[in-house]
Parts: sequence; structure tokens; C-alpha cells
Amino acid sequence: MPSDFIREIVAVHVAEGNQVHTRFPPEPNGYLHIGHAKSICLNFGIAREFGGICNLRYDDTNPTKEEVEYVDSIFEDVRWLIGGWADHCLGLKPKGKTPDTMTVEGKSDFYLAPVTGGASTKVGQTSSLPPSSGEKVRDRQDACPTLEPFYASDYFDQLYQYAVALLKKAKAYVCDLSSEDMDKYRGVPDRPGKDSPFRNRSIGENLDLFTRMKNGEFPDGACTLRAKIDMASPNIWLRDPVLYRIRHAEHHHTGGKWRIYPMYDFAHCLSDYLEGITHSICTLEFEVHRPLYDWILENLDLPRPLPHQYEFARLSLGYTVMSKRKLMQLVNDGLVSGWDDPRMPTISGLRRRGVTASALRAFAYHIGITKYNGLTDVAVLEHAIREDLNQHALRRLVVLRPTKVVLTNFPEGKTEELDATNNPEDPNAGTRKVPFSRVLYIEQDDFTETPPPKYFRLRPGGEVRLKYAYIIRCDKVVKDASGRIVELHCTADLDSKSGGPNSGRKVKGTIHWVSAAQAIEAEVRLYDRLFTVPEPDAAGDFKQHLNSRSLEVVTAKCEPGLKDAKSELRYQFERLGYFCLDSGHQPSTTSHQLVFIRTITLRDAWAKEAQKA
RNA sequence: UGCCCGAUGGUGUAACGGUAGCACAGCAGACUCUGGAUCUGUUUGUCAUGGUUCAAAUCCAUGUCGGGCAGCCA
Repeated sequence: MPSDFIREIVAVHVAEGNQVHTRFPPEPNGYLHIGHAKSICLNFGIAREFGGICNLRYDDTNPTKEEVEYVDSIFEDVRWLIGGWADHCLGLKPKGKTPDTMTVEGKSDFYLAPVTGGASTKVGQTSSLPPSSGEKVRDRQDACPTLEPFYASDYFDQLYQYAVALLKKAKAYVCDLSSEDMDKYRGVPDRPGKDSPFRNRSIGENLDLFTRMKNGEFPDGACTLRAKIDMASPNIWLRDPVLYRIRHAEHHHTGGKWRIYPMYDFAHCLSDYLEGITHSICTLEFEVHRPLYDWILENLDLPRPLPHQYEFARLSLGYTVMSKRKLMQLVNDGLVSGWDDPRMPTISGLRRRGVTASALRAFAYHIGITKYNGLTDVAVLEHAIREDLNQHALRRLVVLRPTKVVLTNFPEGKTEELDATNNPEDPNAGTRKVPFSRVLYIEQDDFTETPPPKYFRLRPGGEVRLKYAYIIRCDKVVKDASGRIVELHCTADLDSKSGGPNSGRKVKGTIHWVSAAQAIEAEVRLYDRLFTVPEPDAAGDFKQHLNSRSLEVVTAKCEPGLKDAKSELRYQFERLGYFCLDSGHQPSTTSHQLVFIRTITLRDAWAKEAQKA
């Protein structure tokens, strides 16, 4: 079980006999990325470890930036990530439900209870491999018939009433200052601001003005509702922050009902309160907002226990960018194929790439939770991916860049069926048959006429074992007029067959191969990291550091059984890497029936050795 | 030059006044019909200076460096 400073706080809270209730509150203005995955694993992990619930809530208070496409993708990504791990902790609510009015300690109050979404969300997989990776939620009704995530926008009525309550206590006011003037009045961090000339309007006048704001009597920007705190505070966020602004805009969830929309600071703490959140966990940049979070709740004189905010460092990953703005730029500029491009650090991109949810969770576990802003080495992610895939991936023989081999002493027309292990890490995975015949393909890299030191693959006059088959010796290199290798003539040691009585003879190298007659072709997309430098957004335009070779497409020769490859399975093409079917692939885009994506290469000790030379 | 937060090997993290540990990466070796996996060994660290204490990564002070805050974004 992971341990960090936030879990320590939660543990104390639980030891005192309290329930834990967290929430994951994304704004639906883009796709979720691996940084969100860190937050999801934290919030749902805490709920899971301490017997609590974690609500999924859209923080949708800005209608001009949010879209239903993002609402849907977020729900899908969250369910995929926590599937088989924390479904039972997922807090949802009945469709269309808004907060109940209740009385606590003689005070009128609002509350919206969660329903744990486990069974009803149809994400019940327990394996680390998702049954339908990357399948879009095309029909929102279908995805979850009776339950849905929480929406901050479902609280607009209550939020409005809380604002009125503040107004009645003379703790807020309607301010007519333009945005530019407000900037001037705010002052700068080391100089106090000055009071707005509208700061001391009467309660009656404020109430009237706020009502008229709500009724849409003023244009965008004409005025705002502000908290009356302290224009001289050293904390900028306490200098009479804006609570409501006017936006004559259609909202993806509330439609045309509202002309005023609450700001994050006002909506977030109260949404937490409404849902009975105990620990409101966010990233470090909100640390300076915490006094405001507390101020709003405290000054409303609420009857139930108040939520508290805790902050941790967001994820920075080497060789990638994380901000939604930059990711959106990559999408909009056509630099990648979409939010789910396999090179994107988005959850949907990683999923399409073949990364499993359990690998992502393992990654989140390994990086930990602190308040230190560091840069996490991608090697940690890559290790988590390989470790997970190594356990589950089915081994298959595929040649990415073929060189033809003719076994001159093997009978023409003869085909043998050889036994091959499906997964040496998992005896239950069994074996399969692969055809072997006179003409084969091997990897171009597995033969050279000029072997460097320690090269122990095939060379003229040298021997290698063909995995699961025979030891062969290269007798002759056949070239065309331009000197390009056309084929290799080899002889097989027919006494060396794998599993046979005389198979014990050792040779230095073992290589993979595919029988030419039975081979099937597939398009294989070899993805590499998107950027060439560890910190693409450190300075200047991050797009300058795009890796021009982040995608290479080859036509590979595959063992015939791969025609039945399944998108929910993961494959290891032996000695090459981990691959999966492209779930985002549209059949019309290629002449090949099969399209594989390389999730990640195998660790390659030879590449390191070769580099030394 | 205001306020808030942070600093432990190359990287990320643990140690909660009492032996600085783990993971990744690196290096060396064993094993291997995947140069994968596995196994073994191993290099490298408490930002600085003072103070408190029998004892400080930990507490205090000062400094240095890094991050955040001046949207009617979240």
C-alpha cells in the first residue's frame, strides 16, 4: 500500500472514526492525460484503501471552453483506468439528480449523495487487459443507463443561493469595474490594491443588481460579483476575488438557463461541500487559493463539516509536454492524428498505444506523491509498461524488415509444424504450431557481412539457431547488380531440431524467423517518443523539438496465426517489442487487413553494446 | 524588492530526534533456444552556514537555489 503525506492525513482522519470522501474534478475542456492519471490514482486509491468513495465531477463552470466530446472522453478514460481496481469506489449519481434540500441544526442545507457506480458502469474487467481498449462511448445513454458523474453545473441554483447569502451578510458586492480597471485596483504582489468604488453599495442595491445580472439585463463584462475580503492582503486571491461573471453563452450541460457563471474558487469549495467531500486534493498551483477556499466556506456559516484542500506536485514527464493547451495545439495543428494519437501522453493515446491500465497504475504508484516539482524520467513509465506486458503478452514471430533465406538442404515443398511457446512467463498460456519450410524471412539486422565485435547473429560462414527450429549456417550471400542482398543461402543442421534428441548443441545466437510461404503481411506502426529533448517546453516553442522520426510504418511478415489477432490481447513479437492491434484504425486507410502498433520495444542490451563500439 | 511552497545519489521517492533505505537508470557478472525475462554484486546522496541536543536529513535561525501567485481560466 502506498504511503505519502496526504494518505497520512487521511489515515489520521479515519483513525478518528471518520469516513473518507474524495473527488476527481476535471474540467471538460480537453482530454485527460497521464498527469490526470496520477491524480485519479491518488483520489481513487485513497477511497479504495480507506473504504471511501471518490466522486467523478466535471468542474464545468466555464461554458466557453467546455464540450460534450470532452465530457464523454473523460468518463470513458476514468472508467478504463480504474476498471477492475476501484470501480466499487466510483461515486456517481442518478441521472438528472440535483442536490436535496435538508435541515441540519435548524439550518437549511444542500446535499447530493453519491451512488457507487461499480456494477452499473459495465467496466467489470479484472484483468489488466481491457476487453475493448479504445472503444469510444458513442452512445452516452448506453454507456451508463441510470447513473452519471457529478456536474458542478448541477449546483448553479444552490451556488446562486449561497452567493445571495454572502450578499445578505455584506460579504460580497456587485462591482462595475471593467476588467482593465479591476487589474489596476488589484495592485501588484508587493503593493496593496485599493478598494473598488462600488465596494460599499448597500445590501439592497447589491441584491437587486445581482438579480438583474442573473436575469441577463447586463452584457458580458458589465459587472461582477466579488467577495468583500481585503484589498491589502499579501495574498492576491484575497483581494476581493471575482465570484460570478456574466457570460451570455450556451452551456453544454445547463443549456441556455444561465447568464451568470460562478468562478472556480466559488464553485469548487461549495461543490466539495455539497457532495460531502472530506479531502479535496489538487495540484500545487492552487495552494495560494486555499485561504479563499476556506474563507468562502467559513463565511457562509455552514452546518456540516467542511472539506479541506490539500495540494501535491503535478507530474512532469521527460520527453513530453503535459499542458492541455499544448496538447490541443498538437491536435489542432495536425502534428498528431488526434487526442488519441499513440504518441500522445493522453490516457486515450496511451490506451491506443497498448499501454494497460494496470501499467499506468503501477507507474503512478512508483512516482509517489510529494510537494516537490521534479521531472520524472520516462524510463519509469517504460519500465512499468514492460513489466506489465512481459507477464501477459503472447509471444509471436514477426519479421519487420525481411531478408530472404533459402535452406538449400531442406526439401522443396515440405512443411513442418513446430511447437512454439506462447508465453514463457505463463505456463498456462500453452503452445502453438508455427509452419517451417525451405524459404524463410529473417530480420535484416540479424545478418551482416561485417560483424562488429560481440555480434553473435548470422554472418557468412557463421551459425545461429532459428528459434523453435534448426541451427543454420550461412553459405552464400546472393546480391543483385547494385550490391543489395537478395537472399541468403544457408544449410540447416537437420539434427539440431528444437525439442529433438540432439537439440542440445549450443550456438551463440538465436534469431526469429517466418516461413515465407505461409507468412501474412501486416502494417506495423513503429512509434517513438514525440520529442527529442527531455524538457520540450523548457524554453521557446516546444514544437521545435518534435521528433521527425516519431513514426515509421513498415510492412511486416507475420506467422500465419496472427490473422486471428485480437484487439483485447497484447503481443510480444519476439526479440522486437510489444505490439497490439490498432483500435483506432479505420479499415479504409490501408490496404492491409492487419495494423499493429508498437507499444514499446524490448530492452535492448545489444543496442547499448553496439553503441559503445 | 510582497506572500506561499519546496530542496535527500543521475532521476523519482523513504526514513516523523537514534544504522540514510527503495525503485528506475548506470556499471559488472551469472543464466538464457528472446542480446527479453530472471538472479547476484556494485558506483553515486541529506543545498549552505550557524545554533539546540548525548545524538539532526529531521527541530530553530540566516542565506542560497527552484517553483507558484497580479484571468471576469481551471
